[in-house]
Amino acid sequence: MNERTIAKINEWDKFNHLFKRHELPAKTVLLREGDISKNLYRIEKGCLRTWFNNDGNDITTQFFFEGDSVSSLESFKMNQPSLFSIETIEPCILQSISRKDFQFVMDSTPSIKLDIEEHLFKRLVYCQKLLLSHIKDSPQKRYEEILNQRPDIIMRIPQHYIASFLGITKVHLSRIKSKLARKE
Amino acid sequence: MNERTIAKINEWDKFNHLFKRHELPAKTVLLREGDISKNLYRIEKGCLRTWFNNDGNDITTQFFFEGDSVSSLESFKMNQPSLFSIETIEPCILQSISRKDFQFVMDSTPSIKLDIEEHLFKRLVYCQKLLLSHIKDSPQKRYEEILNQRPDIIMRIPQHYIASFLGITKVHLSRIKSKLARKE
DNA sequence: GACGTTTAATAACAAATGTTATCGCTAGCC
DNA sequence: GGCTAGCGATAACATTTGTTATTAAACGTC
Repeated sequence: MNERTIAKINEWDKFNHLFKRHELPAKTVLLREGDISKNLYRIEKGCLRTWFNNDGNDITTQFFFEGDSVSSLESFKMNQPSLFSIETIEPCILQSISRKDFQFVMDSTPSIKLDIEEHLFKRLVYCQKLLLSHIKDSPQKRYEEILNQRPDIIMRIPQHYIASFLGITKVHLSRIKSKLARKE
Repeated sequence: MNERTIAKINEWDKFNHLFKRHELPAKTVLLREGDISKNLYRIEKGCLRTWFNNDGNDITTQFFFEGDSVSSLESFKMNQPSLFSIETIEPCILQSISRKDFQFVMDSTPSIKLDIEEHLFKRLVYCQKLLLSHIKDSPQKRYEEILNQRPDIIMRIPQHYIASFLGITKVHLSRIKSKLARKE
């Protein structure tokens, strides 16, 4: 799991010079599973996913859009090999900041450090909720949840990525969709 | 999800007077789903579980043993209704500290505050791993994982609690066990 | 416009998991 | 000793989900 909307933009404005701009085509890999994360990315335009290899077929764990930040936080923070890859889905415009510069920003701006901590805590709560929904809800219910909460994901992301994110096969997701369509 | 082993004991020694000792019978509820958490508990003896109500049947989300700490962190920290209940499984001896005193300890001892932050981060990583195992692994594999990593849980906790923790029915868990037994 | 690639829908069948019911064992209690 | 409640195993059947294969639509590229 990764980064979303890491802090209010305005506080970051004075550090804009620390970011580097990138224009990347679709399916570009920013970080490969097993490598150590050197950068954190802000998304100006486009969308990305994180995924890992599971016996040959990849499993998507999260999606990211304009305004989000993305990195392998565990790898970035602990200087350890990342458990997943980061890859663009659409052509993207990104801004990257290095681990070192990021540390500098954190150390020099307490309010940002606080934001990051709060952000981490929220991610923990979010992750717990996701886990609970996997324990108690059917895949169909989880799909409907996304459909309600984040229709943008459904509209924009290829279906087989969504299926693996839900923890089911693309065939089954297709069945769920047609079942829901018939109900109306 | 909750608290485990919140910090090295020795650093806490000078705050022992802030803790209150409790002896409780099995099946005692410490915090009821929907209430706001006022205390954090250290476990001296016994084991507990956290669970929430899902259409009448309860779902167990975590287990806690000697040396662990337990609370509804979200509720404790944010002063919001807890999403789950905390309940003893065996007769227990616990030590409780109030929200206010806990805050005092955090504020007066930076090393403890750092520990807590690191602890939170580890919980996030743990929660992510659990979530991934729910997406990619079969219930049987998750059961074998516990059997290897935490045999104490299997030995000590009633099976139907473990089943709901794994996200399956107790019937299915029984099947998995007999299948594994036949393999040997 | 022809071609390959990606994406999605569907069918037929296999495997995994849930539901309900029954039985036996054990521990605590009278 | 007998009773009851809780726990666990098992069977029979229903439902959900995965697997594999086929087809077709959409899209980009040349």
